[in-house]
Amino acid sequence: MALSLHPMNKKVRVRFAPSPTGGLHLGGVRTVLYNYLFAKQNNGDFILRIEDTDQSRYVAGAEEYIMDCLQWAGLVPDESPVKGGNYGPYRQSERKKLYRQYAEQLVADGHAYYAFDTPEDLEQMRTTFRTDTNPSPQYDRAVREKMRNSITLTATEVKKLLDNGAKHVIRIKMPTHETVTFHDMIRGEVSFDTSLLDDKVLLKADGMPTYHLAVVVDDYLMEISHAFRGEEWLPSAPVHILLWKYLFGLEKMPLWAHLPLILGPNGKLSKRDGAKYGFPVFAMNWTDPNTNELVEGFREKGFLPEAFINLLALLGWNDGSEQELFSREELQEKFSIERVHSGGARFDYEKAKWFNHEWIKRKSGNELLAPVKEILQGNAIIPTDDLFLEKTIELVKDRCSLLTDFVQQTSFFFIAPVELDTASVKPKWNDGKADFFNEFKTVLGNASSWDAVTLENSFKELATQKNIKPGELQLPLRVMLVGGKFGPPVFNIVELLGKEETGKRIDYALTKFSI
RNA sequence: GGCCCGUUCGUCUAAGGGCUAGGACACCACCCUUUCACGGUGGUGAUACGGGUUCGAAUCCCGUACGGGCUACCA
Repeated sequence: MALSLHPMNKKVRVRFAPSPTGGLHLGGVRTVLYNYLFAKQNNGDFILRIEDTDQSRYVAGAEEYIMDCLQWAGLVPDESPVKGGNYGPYRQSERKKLYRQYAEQLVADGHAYYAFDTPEDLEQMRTTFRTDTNPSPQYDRAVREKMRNSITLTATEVKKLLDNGAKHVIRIKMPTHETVTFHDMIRGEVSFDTSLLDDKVLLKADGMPTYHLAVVVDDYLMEISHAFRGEEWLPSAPVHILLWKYLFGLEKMPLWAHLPLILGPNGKLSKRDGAKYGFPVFAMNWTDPNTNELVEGFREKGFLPEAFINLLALLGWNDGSEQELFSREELQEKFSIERVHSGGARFDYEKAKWFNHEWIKRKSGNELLAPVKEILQGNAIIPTDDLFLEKTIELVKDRCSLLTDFVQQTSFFFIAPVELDTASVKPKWNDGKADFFNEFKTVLGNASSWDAVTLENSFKELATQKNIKPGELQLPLRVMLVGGKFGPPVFNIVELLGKEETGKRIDYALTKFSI
């Protein structure tokens, strides 16, 4: 493909930077996926960096969880907090001391300033300046003249405060009237007027950087060439552009791509939507250790990683053809960031299940063996014979949209049904039919070969002899073996169940039907 | 409120100035199947609105409406 190479003219390096606040939602995984595909296409590096600059929001175990999710989805980074490269450390909390010097440099160059306002000062500022036409006043060029900072205070006052260790933050000083324009790989030219933007905090009072400073410094030091992130970051892009300009030069800035949002039924997809509408929103189950709240994951819901990747890739991208099913290799070959849409995409769970169904159908019984076995075991069904399990999977996979559907579709092969759907048999049941089944057992006992076709033939033969329509006997046989009106063709079931088990189930059912 | 992004069937989308606006999910009907599905065939269904530019506009421009995002010492 025609690749617009990074101005640094180095290898392509992309990164994903989740915050360990718990859970990894659809949008997050899609960002990783696009990063991953782009890196692989260009023989580049894919980096995982952890955004943990706000320790108060850190949730124990979230980092490991993210790694587990990426592992499952097959999107393992080349450099990550657990598998380091040459640009570590990768946790921002471990990089803390790096950021201050850049913030100080900005102050020295006149692009940023110290601000000594307390949270109460800020709160008061917001209430005094709040009006009907301005519901959320910003700390901007008009307001900064009225606050306690290195612009309003004298140099000696500022020095004294700093020497005394006064709590302070460093804010960017937004230029008065400048147009910031940059190129986005998905949306083209985007521009902002700086006079409408506020003086964002770059370095917090605890010495930690905000995302704005960290993302620029890290991307520079880690030589990131392309930066993909969600559209919700677009409004703060001008801050990052300005920082690049002041600190490292625009020519070294990565190429940006702001990905469209994944929408739920009401706006940006949230984890609440999952519980509300009954579909998973995280890659894997996530239980918040503080609240014990469980958010369902695609993996546990019964999705194959191939399907998950596939449906995610198509949520906001397509290759221009009518193809919808893509393997990882095909995605790697055909994906292009330029073809990603700029509009948000609403997530449709029905379509997601369709993708999974298609992938289940594509897979062989052998490929499905391990995941299905795991699910069955989770439901107290312990298959002992892999070959047998594989045959049952092969027989029923067309009727399963989710891996969890295999529980209902195969359990009767392993556990004889106790409760039978007698209601659908009894109304048409009679002694003639009971007689037929008793005799059919004998036929089975003498069967010369045990396969579905032969079994069906002898079944029909006997029915004709007895003057009963074979069709009227098939449903009862099914209920005898399966317990209800579902499952694959009944003689295939007989074949797999075997002579002895089939006989047993007929006997059991006859006692139920005649009551 | 301000700023930014967006707008093709209910949903995901194709069509980059020129066929009757194509496909998929969902829905409906029929076929297949004496179970439930799969599968097959067909059907309902869209260019937000108003102006321009052009021989010609879903496509380019402007405006309006609507939707979404951001507006924290969160990311």
